[in-house]
This record gives sequence, C-alpha cells and structure tokens, in this order.
Amino acid sequence: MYNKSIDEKWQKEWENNKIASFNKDNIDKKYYCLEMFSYPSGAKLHVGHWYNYGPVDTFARFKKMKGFEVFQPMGFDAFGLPAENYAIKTGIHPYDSTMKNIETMEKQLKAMGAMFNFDAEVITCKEDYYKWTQWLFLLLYEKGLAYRKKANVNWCPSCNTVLANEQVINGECERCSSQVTKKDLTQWFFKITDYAEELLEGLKELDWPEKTKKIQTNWIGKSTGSIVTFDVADTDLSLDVFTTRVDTLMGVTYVVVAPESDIVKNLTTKEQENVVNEYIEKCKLVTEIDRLAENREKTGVFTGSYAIHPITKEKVQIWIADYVLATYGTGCVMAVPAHDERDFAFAKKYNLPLKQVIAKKEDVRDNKNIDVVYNKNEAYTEKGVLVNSGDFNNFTTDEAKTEITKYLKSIQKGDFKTTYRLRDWLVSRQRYWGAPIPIIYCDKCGIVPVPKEDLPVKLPYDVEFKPDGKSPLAKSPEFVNTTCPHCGGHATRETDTLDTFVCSSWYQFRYPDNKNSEKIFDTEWIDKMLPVDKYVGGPEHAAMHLLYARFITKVLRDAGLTKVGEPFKSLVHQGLILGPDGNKMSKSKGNVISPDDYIEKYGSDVFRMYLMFGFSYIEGGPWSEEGITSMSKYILRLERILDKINSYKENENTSYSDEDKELLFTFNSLLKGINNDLELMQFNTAIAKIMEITNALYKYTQKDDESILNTKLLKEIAVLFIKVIAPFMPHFAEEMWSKYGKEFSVFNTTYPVEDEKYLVKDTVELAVQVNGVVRYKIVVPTSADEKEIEEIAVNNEKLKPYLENKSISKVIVIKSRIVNIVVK
RNA sequence: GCGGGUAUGGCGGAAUUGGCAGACGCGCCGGACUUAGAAUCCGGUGUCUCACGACGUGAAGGUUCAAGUCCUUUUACCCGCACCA
Repeated sequence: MYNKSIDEKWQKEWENNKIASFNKDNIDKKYYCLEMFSYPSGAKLHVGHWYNYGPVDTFARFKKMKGFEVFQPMGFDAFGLPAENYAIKTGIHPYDSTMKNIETMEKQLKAMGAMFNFDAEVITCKEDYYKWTQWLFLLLYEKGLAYRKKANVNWCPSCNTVLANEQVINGECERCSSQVTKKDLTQWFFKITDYAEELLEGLKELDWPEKTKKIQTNWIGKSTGSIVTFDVADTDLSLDVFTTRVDTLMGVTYVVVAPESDIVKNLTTKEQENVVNEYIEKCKLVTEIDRLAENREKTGVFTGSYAIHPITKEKVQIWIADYVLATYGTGCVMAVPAHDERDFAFAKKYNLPLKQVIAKKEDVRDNKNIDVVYNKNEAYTEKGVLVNSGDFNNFTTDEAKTEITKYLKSIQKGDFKTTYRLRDWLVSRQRYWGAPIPIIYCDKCGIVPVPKEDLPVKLPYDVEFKPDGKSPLAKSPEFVNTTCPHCGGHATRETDTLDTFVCSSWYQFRYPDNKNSEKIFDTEWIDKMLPVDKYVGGPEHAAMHLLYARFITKVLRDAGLTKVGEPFKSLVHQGLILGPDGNKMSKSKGNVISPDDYIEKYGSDVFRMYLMFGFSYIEGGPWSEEGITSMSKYILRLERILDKINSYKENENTSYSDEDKELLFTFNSLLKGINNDLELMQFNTAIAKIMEITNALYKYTQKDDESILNTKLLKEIAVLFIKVIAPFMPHFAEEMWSKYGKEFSVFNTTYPVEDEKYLVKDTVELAVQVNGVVRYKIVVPTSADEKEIEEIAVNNEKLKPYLENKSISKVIVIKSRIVNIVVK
C-alpha cells in the first residue's frame, strides 16, 4: 500500500542511480527548468514552496520522459534580512541559523522526492558563491555601472537603521511600525537606468505573463516629451524642465522646483531666505505616511526669483513645492494651471495667474469667449487647438508638441526628450548578513576596488550584528583596517554589504558551472545551457528580482561573458495557497498548514497530487482538508485497480471487442489531452483526465469473469498508464512499475503519446438544436459531409413537433460539433 | 486617481477559444455490505416545476443561426503603480 516508506525506498534508488544528473553529451536536448530558489529564514519549507516545486517537478519529469535532458537545480538565497532579524531576536548567529535551516530544508526537499540536481546546488552566503557576487560588483564598477552618490534614503528612527524600499510598508517600518523618515547617506548604486530602453524593448520577445510585463513596463515608466530651458532673470542660471505637454508652453504662469534641488539656494533671494529654509526643513520632517496621503494639500513657497519664458520672454515666478519630485525628470516643472489639475490646485491656493492656451475647435471657429474656468475634463483634452499662443495658434496639440519643440531647439532653448521612471538600483545595505562590497577607501588614492585576485572579501564571523545605526562591519577593526592595494598605505574597507537581490540576480548563470573556481562561469558552456527554458516562481518578484536579473544578464553580455541577452525565456507564476479560512497563511491567524505532517501521514505523492488537482495552478486558493483525504483515497483506489490488473493471467486475445475499442478510444483521447495539458502546466485538468482513465479501467475490470476480458490488452494499457502517471506520482508509479516486473526506472522510458488509429470512430454523435436549443441527438457516419449530416438531422422524427405551422428557414451544420435548425 | 485581473452549482474548479455549460473531484441524498461504525461499492445530485417544460455563467443591454466566451454600460473583490509633470 502506498505510503511514506515507498517514498523513501525510491528516493534512495533515484539518488544511487543519479536520476537527476545532467548528461553533458546530451546538450542538444537540454531543458533548463528553474524554480525560484528558497530563502532559509527561520521557518521550514512551507506549502508555498511545495506548490512551486511539486508541480514544476512533475513538469520537469514529463520533459525528461519527452526526451529532454532536464537540468533542474536547487539552491538557497541565503543572505538577507530575515536571517539577521532572527539572529537579533534570538542571539543565534545568522551563519549558524542559516546553515541549520539549509540542512533542514535540504532534507525536506529530498523528502519531496523532486528531481533536483543537488550537484549543481548554490548557496549564496558561501564564499565560493559570494566571491563571484563581489567579482560581479567589480565588473560593474569597471564598466562605470557601479557608482557612489549621496542619496535620500528611508530611515527608521526607532530601529536606528536604514530600510530598503521593500521594508517600508505604507510609510511604516515593517518591523516596529514606526513612521519612516528620510536621511541623506552616501550609497552605492547600479546604473540600471542605462538599460531602461533595452529592458523595456526586450519584454516584447518574452513568453511571460502579460501582467508581469505590464508591471515591468510601468516600473520602467517610459515617457516621451520635451526639455525646455528657462533662464533665471538677472543671473546666469537656467532651469531645465521636462514636460509631456509642451503644447501648453504658452500657458506657463510659474515654474516649480523640488525643495531638495541643489539649485534652490542659488535661486532664493535674501528676502525669501527665511521662508524657503523653513519650508525645506518642514519638508524633511514630512513622514512617508503623510507624503502618500491621498489628496494631500499642496504647499510651497516663492523663491523670490523669476524665470524668463523662452518664447514670450515674460517673467514668471519660481516657486519650490514638494509636489514636484526631485527624482523624476529634471526635478523642476513648468506650471500650466489652466491645463493641469495639480498646477491648478496650487495656483488657486497661492493666487497665481491662469492662462488658457487650448480650446475646443468649435469654440475657436465660432469665436466663442474662451476665458477660462478650469474644467478637469477639458483641461486635459489633447483634441483641442492652441489659442493665446502667438505663432502657434490653431495648431492641434499634437502638431504643437512637435512644432514648439522644433522651434525651441532652433533657439537652443529645448529639445525632444525621453525620460524613465526607473531609478538606479541602490545596492548598499547597512547590514551584517550580506556580501561585503569589495571596495577600499584610501586617504591618498581615494576609492580603490579590491583586486580581483584578493577576492573574496570575507564576511567576518565574529561581529556585533545588533543594529544601532552604524554598519555592523564598521565595528570590526580587523575587517575595517587594511592596506591600500595601490600605495600600500593605511586604508579602510567599505562596511556596507550588498542588497541580496544582487546575489539572486545572477544565480541562474552559476548553477550549470557551480564548482568553477577560476571564473564566474565558463562562457562557452553557459551559452549552451542558458537561457532558462522555464522559470517558475511567485508573482511578488515581478518588478524587483526579475528586472534585476534581466539587467545583470545584459551587463554580463555587454562584458562579453555570455551571448545570452534575456535569462528567462518563459516564465510562469504559480498562485498562492491560502489557509482553510481563505486568508493568507500566517502564524498570527493560526491558519498555517505544515506540509511535513501530511507527508508523514500520506506520503509525498498524495500531497503534491492534491496541490496539482485542487487548484488552477496560476490561481491557487484555500487549503481543503477534504481535498487531501480524497486524494489519498484516490491513489489507494488506483493502486487496487492496478494490482488487480497485474494479477490477471495474460490471455491470447487478438481481436478487439467493442468494449476493447471503447477502452482504447478513451485511453488514447485522454492521453492526448494529458500531453497537451502538461505542456501548458494545466495540472488540474491533466489529473482529471487521469481519473477518467482510472474510472474507465475500473469499469472494464468489473466483469468478474476474467476469461472474457482481453487481459493482454488491459495489461498493455496499464503499463502505458503507469508511465502516464509517473511525473505526477513519481514514487507510486516507480513502485507499480517495479510490481509489474519492469526494469528500473520508469523515468528512463518515453512518455506515451496517443495512437491516432484508436481515435478513429465509424460514427459520431451530434447534438441537434432547433432555434438554438438542443432537442435531440443524431448518430452520423464520421465520413459524412455537411449535406449528408443535414439530411439525417432534418429527417429525424423528433423534429416534427417543432415544424407545426412553421418551416425550416436555415440549417447550420458544423462538422463533428453541432447542427442548428432554424425554423420560422 | 491610473493600470491589470477575477466573478460559473453547497464547495474546489472544467468547458477543443463562438458550437450540447457544470468535465474531474469534494460535499450532500438514497441504497448495498456490516451488530454498528470506518472503509468500499451502486445510484442520484444546477434552479424552478408533480410533470410537459422553462430558466440558468456578478448585473443590464447588444451582435449572432448559436454567447460563460465578442461589443457597450455597470457592480463587487483582488493585485500593481500612485503628485511621474
């Protein structure tokens, strides 16, 4: 009887026989199947991991049986905050807790029985991995893609530390819920913005969920418009603004600069100095919560300076206001209160002038009074024509955008410009548990990268990692103090560590060459193994990990280390398994399902079968206790049926009865569906079809007189069926395969495909509709053409009642689908 | 506010892409076997109706011989972005 001990038996055999190993000679048939690696935080493998790894293992085994040389590695994204926070709470060192967790999780992964290639394992917190993460950092540094600058970062005043963006939940610290403020710190950045356009363009060719592509598209946020230069009156300063609505240029009545901009102090006049400084200070105190508040009232102050309109040469006031973002565009906008809602609100509050420059075509033609009263719907209109705009009057908005920019260009006051919302990637973390940034600061030589031959810069074990606002590594003199690789003088090390997303941005390249101690990876080999053919993981990584990994891949390509431009050719996001109560599983809600208990009770195959059958894979849904017991019952029933068939003596029946033919038809047509479903990762419908085959086999064996059964045929089908179920229930199938006296392993056999000759039937049943409602069924020869089908359908006795006082006006015949008779 | 998605029996979910709605499973009802339960097996199970039949895929319209599927409007929930000039 199938249970956990059968799991263990075959797991041992698979390991001994290296069923998961990759045969390099077979590279032409390689299939790189990758699941997002797991994060060994305080917990064990949870249902989410299983839902990711179990079904995808079924897919991988299917591909293997389809003749592919499958590479399915697994590893651990082992650096990062959760381990460190756990350490802070318990006092257990992150290295120790992480290693212990990895050990537990490896055991669990093996108990899952997935075909993971553990020879290819990577663990990002180990020296032989993070050495190359550091190497990668130096590569970016060499290429000018890693740079240091002062940045305004998230700061938690209670934890006394910086926070990553993803740790800020609605303006609060994820750990202590204090309000997050901003602080200026000098940080390392990766210049991902250099690749903005390519990252956007590259999406087109990817087989990814549209939603994920959309998220990346929005994240990159391309926007095309113009740059316009405003000179500052009575100075030699000038302000560049970015706008997508340069057609409204003649409606500019003031200019606004972000309060954080450096230029502000040069713009501020003596008289305004106090108000401006006061305002800047006030902005710094605004919490994230307030900043994100909806419909927040706009505030700002006048700098005392004036900008000169590039075309009219009119003077307009320059203000500072925090509704202008320092980090987008040029940090400076031209305000057109008549045609922009935000500018309107601001202008109204501070009594700034309004000037309408776009009006409806009809109003212009009819010479209507076009004095403005701001109307949200009309203000945004791009279908109007220009008014009050001098030479540009009567241009449509589209024409005006081009013509005005062209004109500005000719007087050197502007140009076409594309901007992106994407910002450079901040990779510094004031944290202990990460890869040290391989940089040395020398008083004489400045920033000096650690020579590559000196890598890795080891993360010291013995460090006080509790946070107090300084990087923990700064508190280790042995780590900090070093000699300059250039001049040999005294120098200090960078004490920040790298964001863990850096570690996970390139792991897909390391798996196939994980033991390479000479190079980050072997280019020739990697170009054969990459890209990943199927990547599966949660949708929460849509904008971060998946974008970073694409960026780093392009950097590696431009450095000549690979030809691959996109790491993940095809991507699938599995859904989320919720608690039985329909809520997200969480300890506080007490609705967490622990896989281990179920594996113990039912075995791995039952658990993964339930996960595959109970939900649409990309949707997920709430856990059901009944669901898993019913799956256990199903497998036991299947076992009884297969055992019974196995016990039959094989007879010498050579001809097929109608029942035999029916069984062959059912089996082959469902087999066809299973193959299709698996290619599309539609596990639930594939299993439904497996159950239908089970039911058909069961029904067939119900005649208890063995002698009238075609047991030869039955056994042949059973053997094929065991192959069919193998990817779904690997342990159980291997057990049955062995019971049927077949040679180990079922996974070295070929996955069955339907035999077309059993799918051909002499006759086919068609539904006949009268005026769109099914009224009766007809049986027609498969070979019958539309005319013949129509004849059979129309001449049916059952049609008569519907023809009383009526006649047939039309007959639609869809071959092998349906007949619809329209009567009037 | 902008963008994307979802909505089908008591429940999880199907539906060859416009062609017999509810596959498969759970649950429930009835029956067999049992002293009894568990397990197993057989039959039934969208709603209304005694029935003929009618109605039925969040709601309202529309296109079509035919709509869960296409179009318009609308509601609820989920996700992403959020003063992006």
